[in-house]
Amino acid sequence: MPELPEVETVKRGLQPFMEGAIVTKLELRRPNLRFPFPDKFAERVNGETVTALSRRAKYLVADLSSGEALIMHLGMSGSFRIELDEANDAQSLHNVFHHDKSKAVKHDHVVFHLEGEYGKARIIYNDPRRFGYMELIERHNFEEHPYFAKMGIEPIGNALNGDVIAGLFKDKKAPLKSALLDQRLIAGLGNIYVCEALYSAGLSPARQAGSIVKKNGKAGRHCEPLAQEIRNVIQRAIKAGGSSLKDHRQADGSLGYFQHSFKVYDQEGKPCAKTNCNGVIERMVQSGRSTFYCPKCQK
DNA sequence: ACTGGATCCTGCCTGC
DNA sequence: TGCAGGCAGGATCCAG
Repeated sequence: MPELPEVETVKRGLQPFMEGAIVTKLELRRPNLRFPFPDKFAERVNGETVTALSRRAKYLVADLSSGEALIMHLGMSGSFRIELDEANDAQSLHNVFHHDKSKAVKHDHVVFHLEGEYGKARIIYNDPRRFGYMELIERHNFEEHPYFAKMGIEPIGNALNGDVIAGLFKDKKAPLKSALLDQRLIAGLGNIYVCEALYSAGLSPARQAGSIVKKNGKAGRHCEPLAQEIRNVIQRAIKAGGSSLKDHRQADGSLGYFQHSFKVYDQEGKPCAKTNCNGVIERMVQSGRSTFYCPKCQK
């Protein structure tokens, strides 16, 4: 579910409540999500201060004062919401907290009871499909953990450019769609933003990834535009607070609105939005997943 | 070495 | 109206 922009949005929403706060109690309402919770999970988290909350690809990373880091992945349907103690000053929270208090109950699996700048707060992890997972690892070498060791570069900032793409895609026979979804190459893209980026770049999702690289390994003419469209779509989605499909919300309960900007994702049958293109958006299946594209202007 | 498929799970939507 | 089948933002494992 959540791709990089959604996870980034969640991170920004949780940061004010988590960073600097003490976890007074970690409440687990079931023994596992996708995987069993770590050994002595609650004991290792209770009483610790969250010193920082960051994001790597689609993972949230909460640094704890113990030196461990709590790694959280939202899978397909994970989300967080914040509940504040009644005693808190409602006025000061008005801008960051405006959802219906303590309502949803089903599939609330983990509750972080916190005490911090905003007084007592609860951060609740909800995940109907339970594809999400949480893990505790040593902070200082967390980049070496299997989750992160082989992870590719972030698709934001200047790190991703045409030359980098050329290096990653050289000799790759897999379709562009699969290559862009491969977290070992670029980490954080998912089905939505891959479809959108390929559309904006005018490249067919079915085209061999290596075909946009010159024989000598240098960037072909499509490499830089593709890199640019990837950075662009991710950046715009973050600005919009991510995409709210189904019931996905930001941590403060508000909805992201990038879904209104989808040009191809879930737009089957609609006319291509590009001027001078009279194509119609189609859906096909690649590696068992839906790809949306314009067969006319994506080559 | 790569690639596609199956798999984990619940909910929602469509069509019969 | 009910129910079966398909589909959903991810990532890993396994067979070919």
